[in-house]
Amino acid sequence: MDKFLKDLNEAQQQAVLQADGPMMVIAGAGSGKTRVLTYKVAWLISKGIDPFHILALTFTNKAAREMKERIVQLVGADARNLWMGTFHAIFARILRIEGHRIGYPSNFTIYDTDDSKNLIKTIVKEQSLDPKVYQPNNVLGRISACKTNLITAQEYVENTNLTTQDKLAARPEMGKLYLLYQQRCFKASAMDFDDLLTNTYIILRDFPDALYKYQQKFKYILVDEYQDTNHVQYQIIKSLAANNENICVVGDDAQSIYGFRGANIQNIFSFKFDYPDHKLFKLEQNYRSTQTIVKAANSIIVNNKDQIFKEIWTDNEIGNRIRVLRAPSDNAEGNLVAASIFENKMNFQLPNKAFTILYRTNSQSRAMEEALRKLNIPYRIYGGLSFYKRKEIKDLLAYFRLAINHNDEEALVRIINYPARGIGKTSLEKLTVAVGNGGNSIWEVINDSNMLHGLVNSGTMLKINEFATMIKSFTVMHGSKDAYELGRHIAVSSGILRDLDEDKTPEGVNRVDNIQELLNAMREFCEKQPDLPQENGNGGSTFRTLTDFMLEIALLTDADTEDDDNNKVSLMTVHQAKGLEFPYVFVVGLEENLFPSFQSLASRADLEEERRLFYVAVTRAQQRLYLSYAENRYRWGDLMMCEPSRFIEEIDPKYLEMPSTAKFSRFQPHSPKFVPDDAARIPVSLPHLINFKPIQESARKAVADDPGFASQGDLQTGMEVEHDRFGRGKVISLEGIGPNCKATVFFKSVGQKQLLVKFAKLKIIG
DNA sequence: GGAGGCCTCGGAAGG
DNA sequence: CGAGGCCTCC
Repeated sequence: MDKFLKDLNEAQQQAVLQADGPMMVIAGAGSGKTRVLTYKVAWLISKGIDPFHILALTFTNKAAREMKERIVQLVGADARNLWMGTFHAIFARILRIEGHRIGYPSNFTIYDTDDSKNLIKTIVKEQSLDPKVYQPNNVLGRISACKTNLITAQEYVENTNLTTQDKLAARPEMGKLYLLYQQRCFKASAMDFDDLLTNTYIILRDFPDALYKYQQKFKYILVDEYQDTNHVQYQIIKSLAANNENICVVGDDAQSIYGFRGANIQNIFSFKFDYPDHKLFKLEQNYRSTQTIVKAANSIIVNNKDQIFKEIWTDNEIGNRIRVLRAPSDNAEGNLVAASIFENKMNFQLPNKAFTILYRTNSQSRAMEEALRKLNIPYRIYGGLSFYKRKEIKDLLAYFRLAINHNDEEALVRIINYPARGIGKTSLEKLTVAVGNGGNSIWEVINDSNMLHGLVNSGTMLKINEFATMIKSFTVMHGSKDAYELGRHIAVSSGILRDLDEDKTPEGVNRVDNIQELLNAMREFCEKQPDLPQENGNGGSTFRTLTDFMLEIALLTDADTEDDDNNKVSLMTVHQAKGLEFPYVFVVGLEENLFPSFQSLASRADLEEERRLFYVAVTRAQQRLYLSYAENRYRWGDLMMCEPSRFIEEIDPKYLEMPSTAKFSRFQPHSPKFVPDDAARIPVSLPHLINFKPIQESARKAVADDPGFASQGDLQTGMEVEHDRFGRGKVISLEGIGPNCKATVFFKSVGQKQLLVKFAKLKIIG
């Protein structure tokens, strides 16, 4: 093992060799944080610590998988017994074993965010509340914030502070919704993502024998991306580590970018307070980037008030200046970036995968995609609609879920009438009402012929019985078929495959392919060795069951799927780029109100998080960094004038190479900047908002990509026009002004139509 | 019960 | 502009 230590610098070695006691590693961007973590675990194992006694918590599945592989390479296959995974995956595993203590069966379902939102929507409807006031996203956000801060539903409704807040916000029923949501999840034997954390915390808090058991088990605890942990996560770690205090947390306050989701940077200070004799290590040498990039990044982050002092430096070459690109429009920005990638590829014979394009919002990818396609540059977009979020996949998975857990209400509601089997909305409503009137769950109602009898007619009853019988037959087969066999059986006998097969459109064919892909994945899964019986919680089956499969995928995301051909330009949000590095990085859309985002401008804390996000973007680059912005950009269908981001200005200009032609009013020293301060928070009428408005119609025409279409000002009654789909027609009347202008047009082909002028793309012929 | 028109609204995203 | 929800019409 000692031979590995030569791979580490002095500071890294110290951090690795400090085996016992509490310690914190503050690791700058590109300073070898992952390396320290993997070597530290490898070191512990090689010193004779049983991998079963090591718990390593990461932020993503991918990080866990990669680190585990690396550790196995270093110290051998034994390391596979290590408990390394995300907080959610590890605690879900514990809850399968310990959940019974708080009334959960081991086959509980994990609700994803869609399930949670659907449930909230249902409850809001049942309570006859206004869905516009109680938007699922909002309500779930509030519930989630409570859970991560360990406020239970009961505590919520009893807390006058919170309830007063809600009343002032005209959402007085928030606490009730929280309460009902929790009850419904519990009745469905379901936990949402936050429950995986809070329930673990509750069990460790309320059952000393459980706490003792896991304290004995996890003699060494390591936490990655510590700056992104939230309160409940910290409390769990703290209680698990309370006995041995062998706890090592690794993070970088400068890269904390998930505050909006409850990540609590205070955890860094709590750690120092809770473990006064902790050892602190700082990794300050950057191995990733050129001097120019490192120094530029430093010049950005000093603008933040909240930070732990460190000085990131590098021995690497000085490198090129950071190039700033200016484009007249968002599409032109795409062309500029694509052309630059093309040029660098050709000049330096670089592979596509050397390049990445990073943006603030997903919608910015479109202009980039189009430009790359024009130049035949292969690319891959990360994010977007994940495989497991597709309708057909969710439908089939709902069958799986219901077969495993009959109380899973979200799954049941999803499929009771898909494919259509004559149990419509009305019947489902009757069932739900019956549950409300003292029933336990929809499943119980549909299996209680007495209850059913008074509820629906005999035809519907028959159909409901058939459905229940089918689901039960799937459950029975669970004991004799492996995941793949049962999965295929369900896909066929549920009727899903037949239903999808009827649709011969390309999208329909694609959906069938997706089902096939899921089944292929299940087959692959079954061909792997079953886990050790005592670990897999399936009662010791010698084959891998559907339950095993669902456990494996419940916490997977799209980020976990790999592309076969990986020589492509990567497109992703800055958030997704965390932890990654690329030789050439293009950060695009550097405009006020976009990056920094419009919503972040009201408070210093938010703006600082935005700046850390920019810092993350910049520090992804190894060799060359490009920053680009557009002077005009379509946002929500309207063309907006933009000004360059303040973040460009914050970089010490000696590291920058500006666009050749001047015309940079923003870069004049007198340009006043609004610096928000939480103490004097002014939520409305920020100076920057003034610049964020649709530009004049004349200017719009000058920069629009396709200026051939009529706008409101050009159209007059009686004109001959041409429409994409309807062909030629005559304008009969016009009403409304600006973006709301409607034209009534008589088309030869389809007769009279009302059209919104701004969307209709009418060409004036005469 | 499903298709199509109309209206609304829009952040970033791990598990 | 585009996705998703809702309503209407068959």
